[in-house]
Amino acid sequence: MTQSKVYRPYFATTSDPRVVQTREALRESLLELLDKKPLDEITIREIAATAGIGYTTFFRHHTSKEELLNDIAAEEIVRLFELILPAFNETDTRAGAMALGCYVKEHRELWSRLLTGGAAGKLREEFTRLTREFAAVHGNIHDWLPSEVGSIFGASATIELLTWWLQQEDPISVEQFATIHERLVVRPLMTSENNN
Amino acid sequence: MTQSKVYRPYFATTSDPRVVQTREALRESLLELLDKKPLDEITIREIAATAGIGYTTFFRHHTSKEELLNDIAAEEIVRLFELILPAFNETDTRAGAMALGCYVKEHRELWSRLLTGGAAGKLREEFTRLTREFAAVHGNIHDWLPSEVGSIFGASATIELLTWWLQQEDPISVEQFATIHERLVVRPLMTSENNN
DNA sequence: ATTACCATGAAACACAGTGTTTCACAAGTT
DNA sequence: AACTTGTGAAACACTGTGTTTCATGGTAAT
Repeated sequence: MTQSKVYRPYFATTSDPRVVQTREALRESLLELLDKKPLDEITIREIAATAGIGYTTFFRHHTSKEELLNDIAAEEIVRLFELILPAFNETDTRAGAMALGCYVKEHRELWSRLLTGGAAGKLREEFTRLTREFAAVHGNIHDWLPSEVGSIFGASATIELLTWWLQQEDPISVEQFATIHERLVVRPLMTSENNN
Repeated sequence: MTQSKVYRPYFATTSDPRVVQTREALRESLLELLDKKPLDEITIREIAATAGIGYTTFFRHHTSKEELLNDIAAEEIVRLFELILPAFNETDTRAGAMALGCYVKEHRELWSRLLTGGAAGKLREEFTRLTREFAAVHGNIHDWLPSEVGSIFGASATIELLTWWLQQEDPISVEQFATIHERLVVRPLMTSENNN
């Protein structure tokens, strides 16, 4: 028998202009709304209306607004890591902190919305995952620190520092942020000057 | 005129045995349910039913399940701080970390449910608030670190380390936890060996 | 250009969870 | 005993989610 029309089809044909346009409209709509209020005060009907697409169409692409936001967050974290990861090394701990600060400052609006809008949890999760991969390549630096804990600590502390930074009305400079991040996160994790 | 019966009365008479029994039942009911599933999968009807009280009665005491959980979390944080704060000082950075580890280990069940059940946000918030008060008493230690950031970092990193610790099947010892917490959180914040 | 395909929009619906009103009753207070 | 007040239950309105069905119009291939 022919498969009956399913409610939520799988879009193998992502090349269809209608699909890409719908998906793009939904993403931008959500980010626009996140500028005004947190995720749990935003309804799917609202996202769809702002995007100019039908309510039911939303579910043809995403199962929930959380999933949509998480997708955006996960992609953005990957983009961040691709750019800044090479800057992290044991000898120059400041380089990594500066690379991070510069990237986030350049994408300030997006990151503000993600961090304060409800995606902080997903950002932390994905950040931890990628940090874990990074840690797996490098050797374990401290014998007193399970590498899993190091990843969680590094990711969480970084996300938290970024959240604070982006929420400031009159934020400190990238250099000052890098100093804080380097001394509180990078250096304790990546150097062995802490082994007594 | 006599004030008409309001829907959600203010219980000035907290001494009424019925009130204290209801409130206590609701708290224990929520904590019991948190052992099985996260907060957002728990309904108010479920909390009330488990507590053995009527659904509408819930709203006479709390506006939402989040508020109920936050109340529990806030009180527990205050209790924690009263006990461990005296142990924190610049000369013996390990003492504070040990006091924290011991307290949480003793209250392991409660803290597991709070941290993984959905109160982590409120715990972080209250932890930050009390850390800020603590930091206000002590002078600012690092000139490169705004004390507000120090509070946020200390609170978040601590909550995150505790969450990891309590989730382990075969957790590390209190001593090992204290070592990690001391070197990643307490020492960077409270000693000035980091000023180059 | 005709055809087959398929994403979309709209209407109608089922459903769960929240929050409120009202009232009878029972437990607590004086 | 009389008064006060917290509780339980029923009935309800409301919001947001998720689904089904069908007509329409854009898309792609021969």
